[in-house]
Amino acid sequence: MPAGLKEPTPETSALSELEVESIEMFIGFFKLIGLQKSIGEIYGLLFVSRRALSMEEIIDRLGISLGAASQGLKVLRSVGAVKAVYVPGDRRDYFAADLELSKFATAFIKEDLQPRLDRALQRIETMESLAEDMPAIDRAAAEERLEKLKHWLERGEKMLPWILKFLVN
Amino acid sequence: MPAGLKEPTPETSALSELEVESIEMFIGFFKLIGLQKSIGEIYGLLFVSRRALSMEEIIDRLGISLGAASQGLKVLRSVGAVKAVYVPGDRRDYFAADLELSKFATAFIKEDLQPRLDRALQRIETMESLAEDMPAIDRAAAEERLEKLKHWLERGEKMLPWILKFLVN
DNA sequence: TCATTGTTTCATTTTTTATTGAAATAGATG
DNA sequence: CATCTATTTCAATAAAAAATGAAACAATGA
Repeated sequence: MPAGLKEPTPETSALSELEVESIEMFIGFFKLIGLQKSIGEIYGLLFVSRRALSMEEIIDRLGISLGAASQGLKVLRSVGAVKAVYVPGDRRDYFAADLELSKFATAFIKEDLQPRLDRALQRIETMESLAEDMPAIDRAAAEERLEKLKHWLERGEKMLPWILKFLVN
Repeated sequence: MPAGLKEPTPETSALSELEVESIEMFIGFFKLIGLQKSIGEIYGLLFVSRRALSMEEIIDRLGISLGAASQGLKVLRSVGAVKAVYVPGDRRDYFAADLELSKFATAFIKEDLQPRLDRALQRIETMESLAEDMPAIDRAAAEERLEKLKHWLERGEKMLPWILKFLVN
């Protein structure tokens, strides 16, 4: 390919207002579920982009590092928030936001919330048996509290599937 | 009061297994809603404590600093998770866990989640008007995405009151 | 009022978490 | 298969968040 016809690497161009709004919004949402700023930035940019972007473009436009882009995209793909798009005749990968936004929430609930509730219920079992060896007066107090907590956690567990269904539509 | 009869400061005593389980569990939950380790520790300790504890006791048992204890208790009181208990004839404050655990979730939803959704919906309005100035083809793409996002956020907003009601019982 | 004890505040330090970028790896292409 | 280019990995660095503790403040009571 003659040098003159080489696909020009899109020069670093300032982010549009629209992009900035989108990026800021997603940074916020992603922080909420424990994902870092750079991941929010990437998704925010892709969300308002009409076409899929290469990693290089993402790096240039956002001014983030290679490592952050690679790792961020990996996470986003793993939760199904971004998909790789094949572009014929190009060796690079291109990435597009998956618009099924419920995926984040779903991934978060299934991978973070649900296991945490399960683990907590296990701990309560442990605590209940530990409480058995306590002096009667302490035991009664502990058991009452554990019972309350357990009840509340079970309530939470019952609610999750419902929330999931509601989110997915 | 003669020196010999002075209320002995409870010596730093190791945490029981029960206390450790409780503390670990609450550290986890509190992290989830963005509260720091020391806050989880304090609540975890108070949760399984039969009687109210003074700040000094909390500091000694957990081995945390004065500042962390003071600030942690402040936060816990502000969300209603801990209440101050009056002990006659003692100048110190004593603190007890409030067992209405739904308070955390409620505070989190009302103070973090709800405002964030509101803010996001505002941003979408902004983005929608920014999109109006775009070339037709870009505009159509942007509008479709914004519409989806808006729909999903509105769905979330509708769900929150329901969740609140369910949690509170 | 003044000394004493308990509590809060906040600048500094420590710890934790996220980002960077060079080196290793993978995967095309001629 | 040798050489590109794209991507991943990960040790080092930077940034952000949390904890510390001394000093300021408040409240009690002698």
